[in-house]
Amino acid sequence: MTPTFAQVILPLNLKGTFTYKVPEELLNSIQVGMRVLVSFRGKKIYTGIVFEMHHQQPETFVPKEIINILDDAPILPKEQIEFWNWLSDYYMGNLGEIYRFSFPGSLKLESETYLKLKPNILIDFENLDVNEMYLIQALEVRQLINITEIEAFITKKDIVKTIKSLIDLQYIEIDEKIAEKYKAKEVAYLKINEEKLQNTHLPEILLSLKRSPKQQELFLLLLEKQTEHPEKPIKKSEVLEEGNFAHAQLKSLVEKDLVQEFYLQKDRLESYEGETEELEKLSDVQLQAKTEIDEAFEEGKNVLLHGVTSSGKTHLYLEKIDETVADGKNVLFLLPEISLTKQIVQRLEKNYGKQLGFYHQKLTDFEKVEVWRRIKNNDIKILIGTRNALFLPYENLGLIVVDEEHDSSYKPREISPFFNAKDASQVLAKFYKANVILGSATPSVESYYAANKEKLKYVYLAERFGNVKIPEFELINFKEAQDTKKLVGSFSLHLIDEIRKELDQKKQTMILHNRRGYANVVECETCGYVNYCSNCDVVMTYHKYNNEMKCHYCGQKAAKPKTCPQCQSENLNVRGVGVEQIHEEVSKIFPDSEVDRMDVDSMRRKFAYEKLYEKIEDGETDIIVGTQMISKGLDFDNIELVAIPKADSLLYVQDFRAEERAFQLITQVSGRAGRMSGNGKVLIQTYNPQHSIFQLLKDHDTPKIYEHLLTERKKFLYPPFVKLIMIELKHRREDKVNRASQFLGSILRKYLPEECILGPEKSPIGKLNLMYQYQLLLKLPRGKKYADYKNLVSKSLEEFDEITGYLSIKKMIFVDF
DNA sequence: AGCACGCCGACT
DNA sequence: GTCGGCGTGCTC
Repeated sequence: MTPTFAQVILPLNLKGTFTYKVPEELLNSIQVGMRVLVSFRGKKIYTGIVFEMHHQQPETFVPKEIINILDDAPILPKEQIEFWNWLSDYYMGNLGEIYRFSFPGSLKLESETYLKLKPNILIDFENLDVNEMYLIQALEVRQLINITEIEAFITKKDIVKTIKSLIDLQYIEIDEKIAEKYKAKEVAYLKINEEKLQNTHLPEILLSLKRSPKQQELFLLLLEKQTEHPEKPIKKSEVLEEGNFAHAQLKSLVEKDLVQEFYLQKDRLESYEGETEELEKLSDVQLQAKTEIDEAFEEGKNVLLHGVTSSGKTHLYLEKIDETVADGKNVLFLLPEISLTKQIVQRLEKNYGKQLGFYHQKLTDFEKVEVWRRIKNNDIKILIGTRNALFLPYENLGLIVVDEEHDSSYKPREISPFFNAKDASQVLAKFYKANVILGSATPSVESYYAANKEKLKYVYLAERFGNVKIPEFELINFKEAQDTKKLVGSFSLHLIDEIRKELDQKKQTMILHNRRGYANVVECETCGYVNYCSNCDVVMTYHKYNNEMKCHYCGQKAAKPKTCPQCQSENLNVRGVGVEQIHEEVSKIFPDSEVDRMDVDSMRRKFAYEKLYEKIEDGETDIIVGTQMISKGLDFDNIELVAIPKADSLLYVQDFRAEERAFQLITQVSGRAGRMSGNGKVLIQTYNPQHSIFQLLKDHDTPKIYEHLLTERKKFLYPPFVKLIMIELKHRREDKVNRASQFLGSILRKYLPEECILGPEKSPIGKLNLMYQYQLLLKLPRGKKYADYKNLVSKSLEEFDEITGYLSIKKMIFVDF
């Protein structure tokens, strides 16, 4: 019989897969998508994944055998295998990198794999060699031993052989119980049995409890809480503590079927315990939108749901989620960050309870494994998660919702492998034959264009729900204020007046300033010295509240210099206004008002966010000053004014997406104003009120904004009119990375036309964390030719890799960056 | 990735 | 004389 070989993915950032021979005894059970135990580099043991099987004998090396199979059934469904393959191909990354990123650690145990004795076995010690004897004896004492520990008494090169032979002899096995040891953290909640309440009169119930006054008291307390806040789950521990009730009293109530106990996962509730209003029926506009979505899905098209803030996108999501689940399929709901769980969680929780799952990178490893297991068992109908959740082993996915699809958290550059979750989810959906809704109040230019070209179905909700008016925009010419001296610091007198009006009416104001810290630069007036980070090519930002200098790129901190380190002058000056300074200015202008700041630095302390949230909700805060953080998830009814004192700073960023981002940020933050009253107002203070983005925002002419952005992109050849690939090279030595990038440039120019290649040049941040970085930007044509061009890029990169001297250079490739 | 091998400087 | 620095090479 011809031998069978498996192409195995290893959890290492290495190109391609590795060939292992499938031993005969595993032939019947092995399948693509299963985890297998293999040895690599002689002694190391890894959990690999079978990616492919074939009968082609390798010619250049002798493959090793697979030691064992770790799963009874494939852990990865074929859709995920296809998805990984696509990701690796499209984003030019290694499969191993995807594997490392997408699997929780304990599912890809390396030398941490645990072994144990098989129960009830008779060991024939006579026929064991020394190593096998040692291992058996150790296991008799310890029960569970991992591979690293075995190294203490068996030489590395014999470990694999020893384990393999003992497994073959059926004396030991690999322990897979680790995942099951974990129980998800759950919190108990209580509710009154509604059914009982409807069937039996309340006095009757109370009468039945008259001999147990404590139970009666508890019942009434629960009833009161439930009637007052029907949407707010009642925490068991809190209620018992509140009235000093005993567990036995509750137990009797549960036994009498008056009260029901239920469990919810912990993490999701700590973040959101507010109330939600009962969902009203879909409005006519929403119904129309829903019909359009249904039509698109029927045609097999994905949807871009463009809905202004508070237009009820969530409402539509919920409708489609309910339909999908009713249809027996599962739903993946993607969010840019897990903290933005909003109302949707509560509503889903009410309907689906334990069939709702959460997945994000902040879960512990065991919590992740638990979600994996539940998904695999089809115990989860709806999964809410961040981009990591795309990799869960769904069996029957019917709908993917990508909320806030424009959000840049969907493609963080710092985390490898690089991919855009918005685009990837559409590909994943294709493999599952599922539908996708991309939703946003400010869709990305790329998605808008795709909708224009009918690659996506465009569904527009132009009105706020319940006919609440969209906020009014006003532009304030700061140059004029400066010329006429009508200003205090960064605020024109007009802007101050407007804020004061809000204060007088007991309304709240939000002030957006998207720059962290107090001042951007500390500069010496005498010699011009500025404080650079020693690790990076960036000036350090001054943070006044803890009086230190911080590098926002590598996190390095330093004391604020008292004198100039270069010329010892005491004449140090700060330049560039940060949010701390805006906060200070506002506090001085309105000394009697409560002014709070919200940015990553002030929210670092535990529960800082929750505390401030409550404070704003309770109306204790008058003015909230913050960075872009305030544009997300803060839905308060009493905010009417949003002010952006230094709006120009949003535009002057060196990035072809700067205008798009500015438009999105301003629109998102403006959505916080006048949600209830419809009297929202947005004040944009700028030196340049004629700027088209500001003008178009003022006129609420969203289609024109996209038209404008698209015209610019077309003129300067940026996406969606070309495909971008950015290649970044990094090394500790600048001369080396400079030479390497020149060399890579010359190879690329051999294959690609000159107009496709920009650079190489030093990256905008020339040094980061002591690594010098150079970049090449490729602008490739869209469409059929793209694949050919990309092949040429791959070829160039391979040629570059042949130069052994450049192997130590770190290479990052960002496709569609 | 990560680990061994190998070739040059500061130490018991 | 050796310990250990990190540049280089390789893994089925």
